[in-house]
Amino acid sequence: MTEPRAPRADARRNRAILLDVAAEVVAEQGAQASLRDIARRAGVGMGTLYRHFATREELLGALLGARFDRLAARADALAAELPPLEALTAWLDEFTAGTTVYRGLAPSLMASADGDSPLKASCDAFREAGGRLLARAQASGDIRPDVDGGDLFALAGGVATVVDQSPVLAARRERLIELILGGLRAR
Amino acid sequence: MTEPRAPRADARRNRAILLDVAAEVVAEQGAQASLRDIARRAGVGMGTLYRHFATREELLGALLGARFDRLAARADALAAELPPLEALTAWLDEFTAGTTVYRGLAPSLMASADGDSPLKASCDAFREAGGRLLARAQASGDIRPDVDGGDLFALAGGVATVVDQSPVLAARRERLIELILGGLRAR
DNA sequence: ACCTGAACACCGTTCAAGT
DNA sequence: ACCTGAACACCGTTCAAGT
Repeated sequence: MTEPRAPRADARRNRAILLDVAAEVVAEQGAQASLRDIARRAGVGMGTLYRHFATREELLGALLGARFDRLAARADALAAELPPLEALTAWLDEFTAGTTVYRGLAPSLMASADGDSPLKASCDAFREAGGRLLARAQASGDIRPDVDGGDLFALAGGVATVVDQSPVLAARRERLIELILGGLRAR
Repeated sequence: MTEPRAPRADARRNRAILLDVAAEVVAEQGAQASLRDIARRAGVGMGTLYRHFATREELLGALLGARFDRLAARADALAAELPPLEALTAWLDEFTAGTTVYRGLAPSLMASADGDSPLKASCDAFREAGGRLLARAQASGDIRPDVDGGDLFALAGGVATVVDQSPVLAARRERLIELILGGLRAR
């Protein structure tokens, strides 16, 4: 029983470069970006891209995973700084605003909740962090006790996706969050 | 000054066939469906497809237009049958449920609100029909007076898009509509 | 006026050959 | 163990040639 070998240095480096370049290209061209173009700009052969990311889903997943992790961390930070309802509101704001950076990524973001991709771990952490924020706002009596993290995730994901579609809709972002929170608020 | 000639019979027929086949193929494969495949199954050359629909947007737009028109008509029918809030709820239900038929079409549906595509006429009719339903529910005191059709369109579009992403999310559809209406309801 | 289908440049995916 | 790059089948788009 030997330990699994650490990846070779060049492989590790190629993976990192691919991720950097992919983040750049996807930010430019959206989720439909050409994989060939990414490999080209990363200075590696197509086979190398495929070795590291067997499918487009996997590559986008790696990008999304980083985003999930960041947002999960932000949830905890906001909980430490702000009162319950304000923390929740601020987090929804950051969540829905940030998606636009990767145009067209919001849909796969939503879909990632189900399957058991490697993305699932990050996605779960993200959702649990949001759930904690929600639970806190329920304990304080701000939010109805009968809504769960899944409701929050779906509604916020809807706003994130919609504001991603056009500048006109993006301008409504904060208002849409308010309206959604209105539906979740205890009365 | 002569009248613009009516399109030739074969052209008219090809257009109709293309639309039928496109509806079928898009229902099967989603909005990313192969245009080549559509032309093939319609029994026409690629050039013919391009002559009738200069861009993929235009083809999808023609499909969406039909959907918009149907939903606009439904809004008026529901208004005649049901009390204000129930009519609005039923319409949102049909709207969010129907999108799944054309997987991946919801995003372009949302985006179509802005540009001045030929789609705009149908889209406007659709939004105005929804607006009338909304106004009625405001007149009866069920819905807050300060929300507008744009809010409704964005929130409902968000739900439609999200439930389109996975069966798990689709199962929450009716609940999400309830929550959204909760945010719009007068208190 | 309208249609066909071949031609072009591109893409995603695979895989033999290299180091 | 990992990488390269050519090969394959496909796609969207254009356009000369047909009727």
